[in-house]
Amino acid sequence: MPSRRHVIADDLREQIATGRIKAGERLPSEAQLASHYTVSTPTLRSALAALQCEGLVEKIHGKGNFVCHPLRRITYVGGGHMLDAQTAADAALRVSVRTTKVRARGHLTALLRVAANSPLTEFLCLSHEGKSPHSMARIYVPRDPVPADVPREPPWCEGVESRLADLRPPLAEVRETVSARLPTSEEAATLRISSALAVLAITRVAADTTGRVVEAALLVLPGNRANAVFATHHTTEEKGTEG
Amino acid sequence: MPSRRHVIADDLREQIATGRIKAGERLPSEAQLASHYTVSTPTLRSALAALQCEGLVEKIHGKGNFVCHPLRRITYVGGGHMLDAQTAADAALRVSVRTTKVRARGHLTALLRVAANSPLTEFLCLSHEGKSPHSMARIYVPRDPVPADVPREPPWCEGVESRLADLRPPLAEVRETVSARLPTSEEAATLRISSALAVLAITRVAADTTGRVVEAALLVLPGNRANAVFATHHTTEEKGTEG
DNA sequence: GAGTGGTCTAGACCACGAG
DNA sequence: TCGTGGTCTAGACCACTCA
Repeated sequence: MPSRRHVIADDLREQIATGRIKAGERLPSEAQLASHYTVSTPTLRSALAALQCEGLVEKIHGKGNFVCHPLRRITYVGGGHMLDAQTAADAALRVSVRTTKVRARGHLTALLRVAANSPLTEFLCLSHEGKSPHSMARIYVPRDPVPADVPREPPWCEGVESRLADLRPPLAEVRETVSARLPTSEEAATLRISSALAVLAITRVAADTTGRVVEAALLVLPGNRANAVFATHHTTEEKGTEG
Repeated sequence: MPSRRHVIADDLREQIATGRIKAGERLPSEAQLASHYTVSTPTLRSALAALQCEGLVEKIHGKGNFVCHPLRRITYVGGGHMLDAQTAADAALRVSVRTTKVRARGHLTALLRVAANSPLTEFLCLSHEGKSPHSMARIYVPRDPVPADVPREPPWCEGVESRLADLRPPLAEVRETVSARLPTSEEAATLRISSALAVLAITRVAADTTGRVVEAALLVLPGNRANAVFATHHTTEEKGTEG
């Protein structure tokens, strides 16, 4: 059962884990590694592919294979109200938002409970930590009956800064649907992750006290650096136990 | 940049989607497909690998590649109390449970807030729907101070049947941590999924009113057939909108 | 034993990045 | 231009399934 690529992947994994190859360093070229392990290049590449899926190695075309920096774990906190203290602390996050006016179609009509072609505002949020992107979100808000009671500047963009202040009236219902899947090629490109790295996809629908849907957020988080936490009672202690 | 494998994958995907190849049917052999598309076998196989990741095709060694049956979407409902009506309805689920006595170690001590080597009971749950497994769970319960007030037969095994009855006293806190990742080789084998198919991993920790942790459940659900839903207010209406 | 997928080879050619 | 990874080939051999 120990296929060659497995053996090679395990060996490289260990070299990375033990620090013999440090974060940010370049691996020897694929040709060198192939001859070192006395395998052909396709075999070696399939070993690297495994490390790539695990987020240990990043391939850069024309440059080489690089050991990824260890990732600070991101915690998404469900319930729509509070933010994990840990994440809030090192929120050296740059969040870029692109606002567009669109029309409801497909899933969105069902999610937002609006008629097809209803006017919506789309917020396309992309949050970076340092130079690497770490999450993306598409947030849709009904545009038609503009209610003045909902603050609307940096929107509920994945909750990073806007949730820090508790100046928002609590919503009647927040419903979050979570799934695991592989990223689309767009998402992989935007998040700069391997297309074989699983992502956590969260669809958050928030309704106000009248039952009207106030926002629908489609969040995509890289699986190797994001957790989502949902608790019936919010505890302030309890630090994340790493996996 | 349409690579050959992409073109082939798209073509096969469409043939499956349009029903030209029906669910359960066997695809032509890889050699036949390779010659049909005039590519080499490795190239063709990489195209099939993509379909495999998406859960469209299942490879069976020595038999062939088969189109998977469309999957009924499983919904895991968070909060630890109720069960989705949809899932409950077609819960033609056989749940097999293996019970073992183990000792707390590693993460478990932190999760359960017990000392290392504390005695635990491990429930290894595997739920099947028809012939294909659809989720697995490892559930740990402290064994030391046996409290008689907690029912313990078919345990909180992924919540399928035992949650239907509301005879259990509500827990003080249920905390669920969700992540997306690729399955371990064990999990892939147990769930009979491709090792490249993302899984939804849910760690559920339930504590009673005294703050004592009553159970820690490690659930693994195949990403292509499972969603998890968390809502602040449980709505009984609202059917799942398919992705 | 015939047919299938699983793995691997030893090259080839192309596309990208940097000097 | 040179070295890198990205893609692909045309086989080979092994392991598994089924008759």
